[in-house]
Amino acid sequence: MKYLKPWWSDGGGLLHLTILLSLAGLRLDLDLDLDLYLLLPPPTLRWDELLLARGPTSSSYALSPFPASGGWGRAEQLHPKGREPDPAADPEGRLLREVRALGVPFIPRTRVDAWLVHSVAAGDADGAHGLLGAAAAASSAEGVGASLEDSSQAAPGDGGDPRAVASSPSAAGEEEKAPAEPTAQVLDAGGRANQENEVLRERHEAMGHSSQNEENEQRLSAQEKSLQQKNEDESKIADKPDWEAEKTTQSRNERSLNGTETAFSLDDLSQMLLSQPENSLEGISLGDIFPGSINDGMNSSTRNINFSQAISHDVNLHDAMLLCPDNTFRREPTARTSQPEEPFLQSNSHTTNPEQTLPGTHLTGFLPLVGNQMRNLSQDLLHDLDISIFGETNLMSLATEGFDSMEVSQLFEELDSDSGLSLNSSNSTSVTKYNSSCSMCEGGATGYSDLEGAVGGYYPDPSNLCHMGWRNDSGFHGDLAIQHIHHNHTYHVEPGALDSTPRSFSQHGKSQKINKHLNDTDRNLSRDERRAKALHIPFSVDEIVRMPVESFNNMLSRHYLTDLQVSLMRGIRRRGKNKVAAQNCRKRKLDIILNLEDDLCNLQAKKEILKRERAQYNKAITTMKQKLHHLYHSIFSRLRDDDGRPVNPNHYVLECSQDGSVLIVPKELVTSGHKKENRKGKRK
DNA sequence: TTGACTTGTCATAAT
DNA sequence: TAATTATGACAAGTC
Repeated sequence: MKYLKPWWSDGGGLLHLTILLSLAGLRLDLDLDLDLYLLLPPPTLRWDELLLARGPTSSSYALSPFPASGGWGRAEQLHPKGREPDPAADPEGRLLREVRALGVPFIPRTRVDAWLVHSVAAGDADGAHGLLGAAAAASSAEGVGASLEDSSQAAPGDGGDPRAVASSPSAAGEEEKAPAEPTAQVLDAGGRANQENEVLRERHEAMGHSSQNEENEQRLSAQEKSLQQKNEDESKIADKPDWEAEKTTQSRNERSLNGTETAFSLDDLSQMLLSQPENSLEGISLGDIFPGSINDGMNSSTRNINFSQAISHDVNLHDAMLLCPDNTFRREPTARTSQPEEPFLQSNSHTTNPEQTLPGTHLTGFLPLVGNQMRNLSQDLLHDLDISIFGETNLMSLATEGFDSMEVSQLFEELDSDSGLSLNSSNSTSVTKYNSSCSMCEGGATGYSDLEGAVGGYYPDPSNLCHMGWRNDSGFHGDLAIQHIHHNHTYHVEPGALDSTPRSFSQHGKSQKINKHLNDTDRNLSRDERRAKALHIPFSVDEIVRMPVESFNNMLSRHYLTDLQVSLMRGIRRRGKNKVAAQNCRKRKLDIILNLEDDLCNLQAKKEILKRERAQYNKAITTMKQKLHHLYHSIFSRLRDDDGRPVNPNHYVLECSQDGSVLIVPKELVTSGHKKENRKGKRK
């Protein structure tokens, strides 16, 4: 038994862990707040599913395994602690107690988000070695697995074998025909097994921590060291810019893929899962179990496991998901099983596909539930994404990625206005789609609102639940679907907080609501920053814009990014650079204008100076002319001809010769002489 | 309410 | 050919 770290903290650990456990013939049950197993309708409830019922919880509510009436609702299954249904009045509740008494330990729910991993029968001829057998063998036939197997072998073929009920197709078919029968079978099984288990349990307790546990502790210690070393590497990388740290990260990943780091085999996992005493389950994380690449563990696990049987024996959760009363969440089984699974996000060719990691293995049953079903769900979501695409960011994508509904609306409105489209039309359309996409959480018992009831109104922190392992390529597919689920929790907030829902948003003033719900930080963010935040792009806008194009392309190719994210990042880069270019352009234009204005001022100043100089020159010329005029009159007033008469200045002019002598020349001669000089000049 | 200004964005041409 | 830059034009927000 193992208490594992929540899958979302390991980005994609869900699929890997599911695959791994399926390969091992183990049954992985999610003790998430979604309590997916609660979706199981009573007719499909089987022995192993009864084990899924939660044991004593640390929360204020406990779960009873059976609905009070009718369907497999959730609200009815919650009851205050200490007020559990009377076993006598509820034989099925007594059944649960009997099953618990089989010795399958229930993990105390000391963490809200934890994995409850327990063993069930593999359901085939090798079943004794498939799950319980392998687990028991791996754990030296100690503990619960052994006890269960012993109990199952103690009554072979008498209908009391839990594995026969759990995994036998014929038995399952009978269940569907007569839902009450398996209950009796389980009761029989539990009754017989209970006695033997009491003995085994006492023996187990007497042994205390066996040598097996010591080995596990040593193993965990070694793995902790490995993890510590890895964390140190990561902390070193975190101090560098991303595009500088990429090389380091890549080399480390390559090391990991090459198997130089600790690989965890399935045998180890089985031993750890089944040998850990209940009280030591806490504090063991997924990282403890998978210190290296999860794929390593998967590869190593292929040694001993009958894949096809181990994987496909259990379809309960799958059915549970599909048997939702609200068919908006349901896919046709034929389409589910017969149609080839389309690669989720086909554009991302480097996607880690769980099916591809298992060559030759057709995965059906439980694995498809988590893997395929999530992909189906994701495809549905992506279908909506395609429909309601607006600009480069999509409302649905935001909804699926843990973005607050108010922020989604805000982004939508912004993007809508950016695109130049009619705000009313596109807004109503997209919001309608957004709401319709949430119809599955409101329409029926499988809706997320009901799920919330099942988890006692606990609303996970989206920042935690929706943490996406962007740097972990394998973590996105499952995240998308689950995040969508988690995200929709925000639609069922307390009445006082309903203002944050799109409904109220549409009913009240937009800007007021926007400003009300966007905190100061968000308001200070640019639009692209909010877009990047909404799509959980693990790079800052500044990084995206300023990053060298080579690093940028490397980043796009090496990180698992959706088309939407890549498109947004390219848009951010384009707009960011264009924004800078526009700023530079405007600055340059302003500089040019300012320079021209300066030039104009300078030229105007020069013009004024020239004007003043011209005026001064004109003034000087005028003065000289006046002086010359006075000189003429003075000279001619003193001149006399041969007869002693004054010389008429209108008929004569004064002409200075080159030697400085002054001659009195008749004007006619001066005029004719000038004409002759002009003619000579023209001839030349 | 209006106009000027700023800023972001897009389209397109140039580099 | 892709990426970047430059720039005109437009729209939205602000004062």
